[in-house]
Amino acid sequence: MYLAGSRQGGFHCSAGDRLIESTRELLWERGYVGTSPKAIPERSGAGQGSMYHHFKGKPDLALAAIRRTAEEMRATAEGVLDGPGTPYERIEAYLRRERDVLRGCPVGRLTMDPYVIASDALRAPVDETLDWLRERLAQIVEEGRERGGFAAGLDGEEIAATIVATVQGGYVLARASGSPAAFDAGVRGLLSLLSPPADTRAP
Amino acid sequence: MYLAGSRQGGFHCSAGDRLIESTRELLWERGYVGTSPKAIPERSGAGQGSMYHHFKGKPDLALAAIRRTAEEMRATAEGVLDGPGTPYERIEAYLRRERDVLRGCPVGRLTMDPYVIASDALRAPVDETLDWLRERLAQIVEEGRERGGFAAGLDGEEIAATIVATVQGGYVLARASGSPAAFDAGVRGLLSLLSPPADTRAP
DNA sequence: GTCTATACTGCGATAGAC
DNA sequence: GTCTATCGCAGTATAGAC
Repeated sequence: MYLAGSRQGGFHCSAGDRLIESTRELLWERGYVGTSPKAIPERSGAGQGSMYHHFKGKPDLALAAIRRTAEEMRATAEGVLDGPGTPYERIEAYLRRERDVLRGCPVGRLTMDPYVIASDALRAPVDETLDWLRERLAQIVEEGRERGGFAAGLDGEEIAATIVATVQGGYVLARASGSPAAFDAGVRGLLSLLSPPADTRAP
Repeated sequence: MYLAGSRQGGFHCSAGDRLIESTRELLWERGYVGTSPKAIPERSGAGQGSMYHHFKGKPDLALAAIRRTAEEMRATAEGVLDGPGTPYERIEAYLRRERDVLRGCPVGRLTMDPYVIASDALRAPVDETLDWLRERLAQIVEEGRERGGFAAGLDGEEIAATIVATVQGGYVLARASGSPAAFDAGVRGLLSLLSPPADTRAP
């Protein structure tokens, strides 16, 4: 049985790991209902029996996959938000970072899955990740406000929610139109609204 | 056979209509893959054979349902955006209008359905509706810029994309956390960014 | 541990009585 | 037009050989 949280040596090459990876891909592409327990081992080149040896069933495997996806997304965001630059620049870097826009957000997507939302265990990693992201962005906005980069009247938590929502909604617009253009437009619009007055910017 | 577009007398009470209505509900709650051709007539109190008499199958019925949902969403938005008030006030009214936040957007939700996105026919009503909404908002932003309510440097299309994205992403945040609070925070944040300078506002 | 074979349940659609 | 009966197939899970 695969133990969630451990990596069994640190290499991502055990059978359990490969099953989790193919589940992550399938959840991203097709969502929970659209992912069959037959397709998972098929994609990782294993037999179905092997899967049921390592995991109790589809929900168990989904939990492991969702946890890992959430962890990864958080690490990626952390890398950008903890980077160098002014608060505005770090937020800009986050908004402009490379994304597979048309594939959607592997975490945000799950909120449209009724089964995921109905299960506290499956929803928790999604909630915690988006919540962490909002709090981290709120800190940065507050920091920018103190240093004069952002307008004094802004509320850090509210702006953080707007930033995350713009990204998540950008995926929706892009997928609807079949082009990343709308995502980029939304980001540019938000940046223009956040843009500090000229006299506080670097030359 | 039900004819898409006609209402067969104008009353929403024919069998075809009831089937479309229950399909709309199910698509909203469970998405395309999660909606079985058994559940649809069941919910509308009919037998399965009746459904296949009126519609060619699940995709046909989904098309009729999606078209009607898109039409309704557009009419709702139009009612608010064509209402009285300054450009800022109309955008505020749109952002603050009553919503069943935790249920998500019946139109935007469909973009996370691989089957819907893969079909041009099913995706078209979704795309057209969100596209119309962005264009309408862009006009209003441009209007506000000319009248001095919005900053001169803003781009109407970009801000419109940001507005729609904030709403769509707000649903994601709300569903992730199980509370509408994050949606409201995102909207307040956006409004504070859009907020015209004090000297241009009504007293 | 991994595989193939098998069971059971629903999905998606059709047939044919009324 | 509507219903019940039925079909073939895929989803979900288990059994048991290797």
